[in-house]
Amino acid sequence: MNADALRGHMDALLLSVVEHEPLHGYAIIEALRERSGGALDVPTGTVYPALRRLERAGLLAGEWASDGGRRRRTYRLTDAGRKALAGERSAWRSFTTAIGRVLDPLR
Amino acid sequence: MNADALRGHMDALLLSVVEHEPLHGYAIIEALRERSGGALDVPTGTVYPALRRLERAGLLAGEWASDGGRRRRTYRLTDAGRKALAGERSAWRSFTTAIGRVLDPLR
DNA sequence: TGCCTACATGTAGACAGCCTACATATAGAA
DNA sequence: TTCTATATGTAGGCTGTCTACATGTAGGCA
Repeated sequence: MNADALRGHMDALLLSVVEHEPLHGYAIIEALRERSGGALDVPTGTVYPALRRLERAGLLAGEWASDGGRRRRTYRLTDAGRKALAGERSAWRSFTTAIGRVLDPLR
Repeated sequence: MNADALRGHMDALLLSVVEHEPLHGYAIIEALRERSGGALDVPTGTVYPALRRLERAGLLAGEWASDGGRRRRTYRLTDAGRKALAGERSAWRSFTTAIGRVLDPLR
């Protein structure tokens, strides 16, 4: 998976993966890998800053928790995040339609 | 159309649009707009440098021509470009499948 | 005890490519 | 003459993803 291809789609992925259950960063990375069938293996240096960015933007709400001695920051979708996710899904459909038409004009 | 979303997919678009007929930059921009149903309106500051980049990479071959007093640089797909385009199409399918699975896990 | 792996978060700096804004020039219509 | 469409190109900015590094806990195993 080319890194540049992810540009501009990371937000949608992150919001989507915490849609139904709050998750912490490490679990988000695993969820992305599993749900994509192994195609997405996003490095920590991408995910953690992106989560903070989405939190600053008010789309995610983060909270510290601890499991034994391990600290975790768990993120849940805010109402604004839920709206943003709907917009991202819509944008994704428009995007794939537009690119698809250029790459496969016969279909 | 968000600018970042195009990242890493521009090459596929440009190669695809000159697949069956050589075109010059300005015509490529129009072709992208038409074939995408108006969704793609790529600025000249994106296209011209990208075409030069693809030419340097050996995927496109450019040639100057003139229509009256107007100079045009017409690009055609090279053999390497044709192979690259096949790879880009394959990568696009993998990409959309992976992202799609994350965004719509039920389907 | 020491070592390794998995779990867990984070930062600094590099890199690449798309963008805005600007510059230049011809052709043709109003 | 002025405006729009045609046509190409550069300079510099922006930003998000990446690599590489730093830190620490938990638990298994020899």
